[in-house]
Amino acid sequence: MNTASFITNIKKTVNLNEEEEKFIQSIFVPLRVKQGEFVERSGEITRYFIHVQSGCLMTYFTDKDALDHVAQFATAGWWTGDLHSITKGVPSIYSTRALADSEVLLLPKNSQEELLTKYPQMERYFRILYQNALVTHLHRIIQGHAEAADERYISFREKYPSLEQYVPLKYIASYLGITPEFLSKIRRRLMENR
Amino acid sequence: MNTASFITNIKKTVNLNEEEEKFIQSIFVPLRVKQGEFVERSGEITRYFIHVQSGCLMTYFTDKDALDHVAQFATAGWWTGDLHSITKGVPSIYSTRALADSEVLLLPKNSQEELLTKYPQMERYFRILYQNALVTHLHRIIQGHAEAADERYISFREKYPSLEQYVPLKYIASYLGITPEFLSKIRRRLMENR
DNA sequence: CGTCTATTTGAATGTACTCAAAAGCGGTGG
DNA sequence: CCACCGCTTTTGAGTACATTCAAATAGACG
Repeated sequence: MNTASFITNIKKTVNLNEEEEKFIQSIFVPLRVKQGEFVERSGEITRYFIHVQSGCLMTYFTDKDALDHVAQFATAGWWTGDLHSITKGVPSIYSTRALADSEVLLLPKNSQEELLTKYPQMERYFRILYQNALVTHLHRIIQGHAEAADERYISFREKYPSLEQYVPLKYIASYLGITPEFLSKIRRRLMENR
Repeated sequence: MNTASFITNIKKTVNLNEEEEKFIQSIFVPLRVKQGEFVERSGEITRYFIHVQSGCLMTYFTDKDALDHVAQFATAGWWTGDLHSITKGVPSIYSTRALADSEVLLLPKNSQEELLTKYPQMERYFRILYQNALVTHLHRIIQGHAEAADERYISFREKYPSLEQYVPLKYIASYLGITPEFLSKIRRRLMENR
């Protein structure tokens, strides 16, 4: 495992010279996680930005009744983790776990700060990354209000077809904000009507 | 109306020298809008980043049944508008309207690009702005799944007490993803039980 | 004061949830 | 290779949260 795919990813947004590439390669910590293992646990202060190289992770919130709510899935090329915890240094309310054997790159908080200070175009990279994520998140909020559960499920399948191979239905239900039982009933209706 | 309050805002995040301040002042377009007036209309390509100086705006999505869904409110110091439309150059799905007589600063897309290119610390400013917004948006998504409507309403009031003076209840209901009638019933229950 | 819109109220309805149980499915060991 | 175990998914009945529709009341503004 190496950082090549990540550097390819960055280069889609901003340019890097050789020195910058070398620096980036030097600060990422590669990690392999098996299915079910944690990358971050809620309650702890997040120390790493997480970049997925292969496999699939999910980040979720556990509420006062011990019910899990999936915040996001992350497959190859995606960033995940708890931005609030890492930037403000407060305990995280999210946990991140592997849904399949996965390879991830960890970017320690201090290294990211160094990266941003030394190479201003990395500010640009993260600015654009966050800008795009913001659009997606706001769309998800509005969709949650404007569409019924069956429409949200159909949209989800269209938008993230590659996730079906990794993600059990109960977590898709959680991501959509419904119960697994109800998702099952939605799926039956969709099967019967076509 | 001037850009002073906006520059104060930026300086909370990054440093600016005199030249930079002057440039910023030169590129913003001040605009006064009366209650009910549009700043952006859905269907049009957004050309400006919108910064609120005073008053209150709301940005909302109109669905296929002509129902409005409030995406966000913005009072003094906040940015709003449709990031997706302005960055990708596609027609906006959101409209932005004044909930009260307001003063706003418009940052034209081209000027923002120039600002970011000339002054890298402005990349940092927007990176941090978006980073914080991302945390808030994800929290809102999870809250929508983890909490019942009455809890979300209580949280909203605690988080944005200053909005009560501007925002009719029906828009708060929309922001929370419920009907005005149901919000009214929630409010009655809250009154009776304490 | 009258008009317009926002808010409240109530009854009927529907979408989605809870709980309990059965069925399916993948892995493991005999 | 089959039997069993644990976990996921499905099913069904009963329930609750939230919506729809219609109408009354309250508030804001000219």
